Amino acid sequence: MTVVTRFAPSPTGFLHIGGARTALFNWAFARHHGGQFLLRIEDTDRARSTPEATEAIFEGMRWLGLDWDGEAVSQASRETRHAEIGADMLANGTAYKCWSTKEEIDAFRAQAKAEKRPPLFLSPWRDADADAIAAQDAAGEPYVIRLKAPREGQVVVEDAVQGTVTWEAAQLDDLILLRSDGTPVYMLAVVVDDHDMGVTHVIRGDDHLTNAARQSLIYRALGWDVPVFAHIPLIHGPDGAKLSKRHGALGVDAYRDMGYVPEGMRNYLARLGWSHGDDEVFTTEELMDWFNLEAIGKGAARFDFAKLANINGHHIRSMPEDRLAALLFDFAAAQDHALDAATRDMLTEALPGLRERAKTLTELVDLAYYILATRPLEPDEKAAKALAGDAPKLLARLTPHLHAATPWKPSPLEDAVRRFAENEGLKLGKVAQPLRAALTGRGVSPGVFDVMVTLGRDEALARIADVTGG
RNA sequence: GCACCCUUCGUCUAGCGGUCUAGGACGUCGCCCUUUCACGGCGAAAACACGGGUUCGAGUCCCGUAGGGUGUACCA
Repeated sequence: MTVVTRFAPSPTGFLHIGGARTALFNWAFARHHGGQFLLRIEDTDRARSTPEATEAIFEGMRWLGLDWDGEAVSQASRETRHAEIGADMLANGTAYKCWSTKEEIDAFRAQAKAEKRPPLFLSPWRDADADAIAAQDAAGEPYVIRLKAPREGQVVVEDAVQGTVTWEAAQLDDLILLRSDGTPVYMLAVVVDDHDMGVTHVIRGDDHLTNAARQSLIYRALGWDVPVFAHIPLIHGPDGAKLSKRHGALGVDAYRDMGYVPEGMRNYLARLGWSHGDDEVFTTEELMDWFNLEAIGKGAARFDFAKLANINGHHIRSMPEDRLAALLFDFAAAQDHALDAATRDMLTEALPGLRERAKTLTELVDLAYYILATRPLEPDEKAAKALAGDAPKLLARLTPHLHAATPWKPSPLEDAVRRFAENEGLKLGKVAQPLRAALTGRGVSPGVFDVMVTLGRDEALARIADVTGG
């Protein structure tokens, strides 16, 4: 059997982090099995769905590298199919027309609640006699179509993550399938779409667990095979409460803007609720190789930026250099840093020293300040401190030795500076730190000798001259 | 209210009755490396929610309690 999974977000906002993880799990599972990963936009709620949100979801998925198979399906475009199925169910007796009005139902529920009874509405039309139904029909009153759910026995969902979950049938009401305007309700639409799209595994948030019971009833009424359900725990905020915008419930675009890289996000998101022994840092290939439903945990996980940053750092350090360079260029461009060819070359050359020190692209850009900034440099606090006092004079005395160093490579430069420090009776750090400050404007940077080479002889000497006033 | 789900270091987790004096990772704190920072190396503190069972033996199975989450729409 070919595995077919799907991700089915509703386009009412951006692709948030929980949705991204759900998509990732579906994607990884499908890829692991060499199956298909489909995308369906659940846009039946016309009022809240927007094309912009749909585009944002596409963009988020593309950025994360979650490629889906075929065209994304619009659920709204399938309304006639849903209505057909509703009519079929009406015809074969697994559904019925209900003329109870919204007001009546609301009133019933309010009263039930006040009397502390379960607010379970049971339509009087379920077992109404044929004459009454015919009369109502003739009158042309608007009606909804409800599922004729079993009132006895149990509803059992075999969930790949949650195990066997059981409900008493009596606790589930007759859910609406088709609204009074003839449009399908979510519950019907998912079942029909998943069936029609050949979905074999439904991996989604466990906020849908109860829905699975209702949906399995629809599958049963239709005589269709129920897919494998896997309800994964939700992601919580750092305080254990539901993830809100205050914590990490941002769109994936926000993470992109914070400087996280796709491979880092994939790795971190995969580890949120899923594990593979002691493995923490892994490639996307390994994820596809290892991913399974059995190792998904049952407890909700909290989002932790510190760990995300750490994992992101691992990937920044280990990804191919040209890929990192490309990501960095795009990122810098998005931040209004003009990158001409010369700057790109310098960045590329400095990358090995830079990447060791950064956990995010933001930090990388920050470290690359000495390359991206124009002269004269604006020193940060640490650099200003290093340049205070006699430091300029010290650098002035060092300058001739630098001029004499040939070739302009790390080791001759290091020799020159070391000899100079020795003659001055200073530890290397006492010379290197002011030098770094003059060259980079920062207290932290890659090795000063590498920096000098990256900048080139003329630029490096010019920056030192800026400080010494030479 | 009712239903369902969940509960191992601060956080993510390993653990599928004995190998657990509970392992790894992040974070924290030491030490080492080092021109700073970072990386890396070494080390430390840090957890089986609670109470009953079952069993020769329970983090692992069962039942309660507490806490948390989700659902309970003519939303998805």
